Amino acid sequence: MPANVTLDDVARRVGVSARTVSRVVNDQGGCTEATRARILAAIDELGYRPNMLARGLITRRSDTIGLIGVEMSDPFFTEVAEGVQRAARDAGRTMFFASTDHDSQRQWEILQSLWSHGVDGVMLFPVRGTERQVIDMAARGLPIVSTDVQIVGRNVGTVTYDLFHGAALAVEHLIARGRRRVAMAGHDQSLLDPHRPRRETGYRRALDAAGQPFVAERLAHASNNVAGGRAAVRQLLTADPMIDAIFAYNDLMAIGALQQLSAMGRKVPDDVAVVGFDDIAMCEALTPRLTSVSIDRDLLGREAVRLLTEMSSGSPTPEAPVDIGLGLVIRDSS
Amino acid sequence: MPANVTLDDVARRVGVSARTVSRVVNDQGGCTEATRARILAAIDELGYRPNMLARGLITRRSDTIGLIGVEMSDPFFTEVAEGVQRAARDAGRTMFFASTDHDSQRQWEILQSLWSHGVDGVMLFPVRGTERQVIDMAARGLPIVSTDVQIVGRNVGTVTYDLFHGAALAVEHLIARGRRRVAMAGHDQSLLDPHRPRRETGYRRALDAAGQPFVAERLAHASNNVAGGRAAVRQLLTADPMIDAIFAYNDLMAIGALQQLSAMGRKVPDDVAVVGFDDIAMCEALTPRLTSVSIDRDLLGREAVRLLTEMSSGSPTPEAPVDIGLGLVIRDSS
DNA sequence: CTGAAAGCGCTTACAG
DNA sequence: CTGAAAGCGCTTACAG
Repeated sequence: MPANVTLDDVARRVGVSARTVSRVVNDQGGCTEATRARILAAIDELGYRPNMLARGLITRRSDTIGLIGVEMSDPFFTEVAEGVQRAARDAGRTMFFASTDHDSQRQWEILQSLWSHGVDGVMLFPVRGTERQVIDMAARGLPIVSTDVQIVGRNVGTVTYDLFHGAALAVEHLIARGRRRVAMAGHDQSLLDPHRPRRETGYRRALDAAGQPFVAERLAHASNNVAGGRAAVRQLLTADPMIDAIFAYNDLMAIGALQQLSAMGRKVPDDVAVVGFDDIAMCEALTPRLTSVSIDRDLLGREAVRLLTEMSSGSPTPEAPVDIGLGLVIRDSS
Repeated sequence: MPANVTLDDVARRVGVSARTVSRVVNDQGGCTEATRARILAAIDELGYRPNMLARGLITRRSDTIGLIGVEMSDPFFTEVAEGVQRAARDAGRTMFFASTDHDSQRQWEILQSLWSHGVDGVMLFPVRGTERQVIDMAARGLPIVSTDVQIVGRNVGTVTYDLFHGAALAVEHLIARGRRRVAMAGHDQSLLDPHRPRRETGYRRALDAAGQPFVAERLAHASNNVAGGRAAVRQLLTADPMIDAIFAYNDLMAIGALQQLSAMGRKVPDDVAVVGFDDIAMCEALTPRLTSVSIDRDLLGREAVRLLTEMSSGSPTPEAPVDIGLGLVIRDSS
């Protein structure tokens, strides 16, 4: 095992002190151009790379940020992760990703692990476990960005998007296209959500605003995946065969809706229009291409990385959440 | 900013030396039960957590492993990542994931970053960039596991699965079901692959073995995603409208194939059978449910973590690749 | 422009 | 069963 190349090895090779090599490595100037060149040559020749553990022990920073998710294979999640990764790279940081696998205890373990390994900050998407965990961890000095749900505390920032508004956008669009029996395929866990079923509220308010009645049998609940979308649509069409539009909790449910509608002989969008939520890449690949409410992943990533960078460099905790907005991407399904 | 709680803080609180606290933290025994209890109480009270940077600087291990992929939003990839994560957790390690975003230069940067941050090993899935990079990095002391493609070098292990055999399984199955005009939707980058287009070779050999002719117009190439699958099938059906089965390079192409067949009025599996590759979760959610060649993600994860653990604890580099095999999951599409 | 010393928070032999 | 010292590889004041 070849001993690791250290700063001292480089210094000895060139015949200067470690201090000087360190200055060159960190671009701090104050060094003859000639010395600098010799040091750089030696670094290259020896294959020296600074040990981040040693450096981080002193500087208290690592130029890495963590992203904690709940399920790696959720397409919306991974697309957001890619946005965050691009933003992190642009900011000169490396992003590492870990997933809780829906185990809320894991969020705490991973937070602790990331913290003890010296990451500069952590983004939670989405937040799981208790707020207390987050607030405590942040208070200990680890900057945290929460998404969607605002958490108030020192060292905690929030990036939000108005799900309520997004749902309203979708339903208003359907109504504007002349749909008069707009149903919703909702998520059966929404009611357990401490932050209220915002998509559903948006759906109901948009109906209200358009003077259309809310009909209980036009709101079904199921799991938020493809199978759930199918189940919900089966239930909706059984209860009211005249439904002419479906707003789905997310794109996976919308995909299930498309499948079920096809299986039941309904044409999309002629008989029934469908709108999803999240605007995952798959929307473009479906037939018909799926209309969906879109959240800008790159903007989300940039804002999260910015908040994390600011907090980790000692800026005061931002008071208000950053709202990145969201829009509707109209395609062939509506 | 509350100063971080250190080992010394705990020691001072209890009135023992740091050495003793360290022994308790690391479960090394040799300590009165009474002292131990007092130390644990103080740790809990103070909220002490060992600084992994300091520990890693000495022990040269961090109980973390890295996984480098090329694209986060590829569903097969994320499912493998979940398998690796489970295996890592079971082995008492935390897995961090990073993606090269198809930029081969990035693999090198991420490898260096992971290494300088002290991870115990890295799994590459799939391998990108040059073999040299991998061999050099491993020679410096970072255990690496390559997937699919074997790389020979000190500190480099490989987990493989026989893609050639997997393709043959799929085609044999189609022929056994009575299909006589089996086409393939291939990946247009396969020919650039230094490791030969193994799925295609498997396809051709299986035809040979069954005494069926290979017909050039029954092999189309396109990008390995849903849109590519559609394009390939359009081309295949135009060239030979009598095709009765399609073997796709991966499940995404198979999904595109299902869409295109439906658009062209073909029933699956009655008119045309379809078999995909990878067995992503979505296979179960499609209509019809998709038959696919399956790679065991949990086994892949376990073997990779095992190799990494062995190499990082100084075991000799394993000579032969570990073959985890693969199978065919027959569903409704064939 | 460059160097010698101290120290980040921990573990590892070595004593007692 | 427990402690005092050295050191992992760096950076940070402080001198010169």
